[in-house]
Amino acid sequence: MPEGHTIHRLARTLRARLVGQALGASSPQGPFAGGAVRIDGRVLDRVDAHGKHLFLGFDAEWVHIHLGLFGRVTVVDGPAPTPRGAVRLRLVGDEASLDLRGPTVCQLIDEADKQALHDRLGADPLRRDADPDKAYERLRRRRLPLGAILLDQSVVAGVGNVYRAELLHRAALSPHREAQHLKEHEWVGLWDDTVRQLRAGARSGRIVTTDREHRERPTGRARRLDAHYVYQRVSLPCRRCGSAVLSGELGARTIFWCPTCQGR
DNA sequence: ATAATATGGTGAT
DNA sequence: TCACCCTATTATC
Repeated sequence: MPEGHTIHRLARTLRARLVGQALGASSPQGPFAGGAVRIDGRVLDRVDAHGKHLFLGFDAEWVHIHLGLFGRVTVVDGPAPTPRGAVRLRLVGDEASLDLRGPTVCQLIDEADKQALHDRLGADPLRRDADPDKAYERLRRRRLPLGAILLDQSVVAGVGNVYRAELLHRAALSPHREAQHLKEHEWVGLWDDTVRQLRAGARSGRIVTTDREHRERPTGRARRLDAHYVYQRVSLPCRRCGSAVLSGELGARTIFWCPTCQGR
């Protein structure tokens, strides 16, 4: 379930549990973890994250991980459990271990490779070095709908399909709006909210974008939280105004929006 | 048992 | 624009 918040949350967990330790590396359901098992026995120095990319530093080398759509990382305290499912990379520390399943990318890279990735990636709302002005410049140069631009990792790094739909709804912006027509104050508002939302997601580990007053109080056994205004709610009522939510294709993914709150 | 689905991205056409 | 890669879970027969 990886958008940028997941990766940054994971980075924090790893800094707390595994950094500074010599790790045992293996690939139980191998055969390959992109050469990452070669760091077996080495000390994990530091962990970095940019958008949906995770970097595990071992001296001058990095294990570069991208979870893609299906990838998952689990970190458990105590002895490493019997491997379940297709574990591509297992890292075992003193008191915790990590299992990686289904990644799109897991490879050993050097500093230059890593730098090339940073250069290719846009402003990450969860990084201190994020440059929203630069993101705005890039965004305005493109002749694409705002909804498509938000998924472009070279503009904003870390926003995925859930946050895209929810952030545009929160900003009352139509996903079909031409990005080049976006006013500066509109961008600033959108960016600031993106930072807030991803931070909350990284803290909680869940994507909950609805404001408190829009969440139904969970009652009885079925404690389903009303976490989204429009995402995955085709034909269901928008949680702000009640209009039927629409969906369509945008940027090769399904976009959800409210025709009343977001125009068109 | 089999299919459909999912918070992603790449490379070929 | 399409095919394709990766995995686990849920829905459908």
